[in-house]
Amino acid sequence: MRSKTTSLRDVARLAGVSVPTASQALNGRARVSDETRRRVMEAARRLRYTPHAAARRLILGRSDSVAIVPGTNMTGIFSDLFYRAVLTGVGGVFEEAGYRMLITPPLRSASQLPQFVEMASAREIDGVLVAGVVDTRWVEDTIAAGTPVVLLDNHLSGRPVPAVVNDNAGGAYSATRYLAELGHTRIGFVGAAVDYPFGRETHDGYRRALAEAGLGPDPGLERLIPIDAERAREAAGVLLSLADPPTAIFAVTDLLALGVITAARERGLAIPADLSVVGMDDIDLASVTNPPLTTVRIAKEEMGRRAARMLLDLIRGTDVNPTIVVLPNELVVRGTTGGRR
Amino acid sequence: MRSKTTSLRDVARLAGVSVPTASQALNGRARVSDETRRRVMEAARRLRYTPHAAARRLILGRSDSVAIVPGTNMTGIFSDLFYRAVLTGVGGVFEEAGYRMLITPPLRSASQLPQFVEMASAREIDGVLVAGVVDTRWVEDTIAAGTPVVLLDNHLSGRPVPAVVNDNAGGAYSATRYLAELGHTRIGFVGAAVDYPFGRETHDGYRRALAEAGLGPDPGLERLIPIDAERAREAAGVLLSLADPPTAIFAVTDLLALGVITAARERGLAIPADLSVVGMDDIDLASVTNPPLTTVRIAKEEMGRRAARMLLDLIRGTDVNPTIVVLPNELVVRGTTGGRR
DNA sequence: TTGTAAGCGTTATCAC
DNA sequence: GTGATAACGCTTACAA
Repeated sequence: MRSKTTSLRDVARLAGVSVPTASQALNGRARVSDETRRRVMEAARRLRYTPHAAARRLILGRSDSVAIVPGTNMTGIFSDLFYRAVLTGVGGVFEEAGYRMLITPPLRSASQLPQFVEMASAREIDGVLVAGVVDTRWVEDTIAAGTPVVLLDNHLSGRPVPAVVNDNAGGAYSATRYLAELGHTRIGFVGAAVDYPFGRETHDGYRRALAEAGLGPDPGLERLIPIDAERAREAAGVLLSLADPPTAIFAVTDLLALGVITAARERGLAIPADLSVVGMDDIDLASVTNPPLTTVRIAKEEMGRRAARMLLDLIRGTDVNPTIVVLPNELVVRGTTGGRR
Repeated sequence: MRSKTTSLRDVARLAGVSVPTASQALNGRARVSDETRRRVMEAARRLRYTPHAAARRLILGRSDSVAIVPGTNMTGIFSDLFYRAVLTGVGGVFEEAGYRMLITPPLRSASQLPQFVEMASAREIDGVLVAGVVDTRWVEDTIAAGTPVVLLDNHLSGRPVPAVVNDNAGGAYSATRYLAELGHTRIGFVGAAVDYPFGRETHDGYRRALAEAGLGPDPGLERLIPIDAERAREAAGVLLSLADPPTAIFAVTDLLALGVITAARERGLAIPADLSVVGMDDIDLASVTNPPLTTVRIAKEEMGRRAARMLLDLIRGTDVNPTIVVLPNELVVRGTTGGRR
């Protein structure tokens, strides 16, 4: 039982003017008399008039909304500890700019045409912000359709698609280097598959720090797994069961670090006395754990803000040359790291 | 440089038919010949035609999208461990039904007119799903505008607005009762402000279990705080510093329980030997903590699914009498609880 | 079976 | 300053 909509026509009639005049009056153009504007405004208020969004879009050619797309590396945009912080930053910027965010369902298989491509060509959105891993083809399709795209926490090797990323290699480097400086010589690595940029970059950073510290890489100390605390627990279990186990482990994610700590505890190891652990991300819970987690703090909200602003610039045509912004991060030393026994 | 949109007109021209015929052909009505339909489909495919969403909405009168509104009790819909799971359920249902979800910015002050009310009267959305605390007035405004609303994890006392809620009282009851059965007589309570349904209900459940166990309520053992791990740490600190401290604590949220555990550890207390702790929610991390957390598992995804389906029914006019669904929960005994020393 | 006409609610253009 | 008139892209009603 939907009540009948009140349209601009009703407002115009009540105010005793024509429809176009009412439109002008409400949109603040200068070409109507103060008296008329007053009457129209009053009528609109009385009728609780709200312009029909679809009608405006149809004629204005823009939607004032953007799509936020969760990449293939997450099950849901709500179920990811990392992206929730990133999106807080994103949300702030778009909200302030008067843009609406449409969250699409997470991308699944690479074969299925994602909703955002459709939305782009249906002119439902003015821009797309992709958080995480995405198929190159989709991005190109969308750009070809005339809709600007900004990548978040991901970047494409081929085309110069604007992107904002964390300095993953740098973060992994400083974490590993810090462990080496503490005197550790057997430093384990719990990372992600190297066929994604994140996995590759963190692995690179880890190896580089090792090399600089004069420690040769030992593939036996490296475990590449999906980003999942449980899998990290298993992986750390393997490392700690080695004949000559590591005395320190760098996990590329706080969640993974938590899994590592669990595995250590299960074996009766004290942290950091028997094992030092460093994560990366700095999730909210990192400071509440026991002991609080030493980690590489990623500027998540800033990442989101930067990406959102880039997209806004692209939509408005302010900025035209795409750039990839690499955000620095910071090692936060807390309680899970200590000198080698 | 937005490339020119390809409209139905282009498709019709290429197929050599009129625009309405093309429309009919694409929408699968029976009134066009197979041959014509084939030609139109082919033309649409070749031109990569997508109907203009705003135009369809304008004439069809529906948007096939719903608004998801984060209530005033959260800072962001992405920054809440609980709602992310709920929304996973919500998302699944709407995705399958072909509906789009618009996530509005979180509600702030009660004075500001929220975006979803505006969207509802702008006919941008077919329904609203509010997750958490919301001002009664807004809900009534929206319903009055003809847009159905379903409440999630909240319900309004006055009007019969359809809602899906967890059995908060029941959960608090079984948690507390379990602790009493373990032999604890001094059971602390770390809860939320009682002026919200959640706070009130959990408090009620706690007190009821206490009463049934023959334990008088002791206001000195109850701390009412905002849902925040840090505040829970402080609150637990106070409880544990009592002359006669509790030997068990029920925290209304897993996050709070984590804070309680931290406070206990800071005082050198072993868990569960010196202090038993029960949370509520069963966040993903609950099974990874040290020791794994005993908690009341809330059927979060199911909550989301039920609420989404209710809204869908309301939108389609299938269901007309609003109901409040109370979902049962389940005590999951893990490692943070033990018999009284 | 198909084409013509009309209209959804809004804004832009251009006379008056 | 204001009001016709046209247009945005699409769909339904009706006539051919």
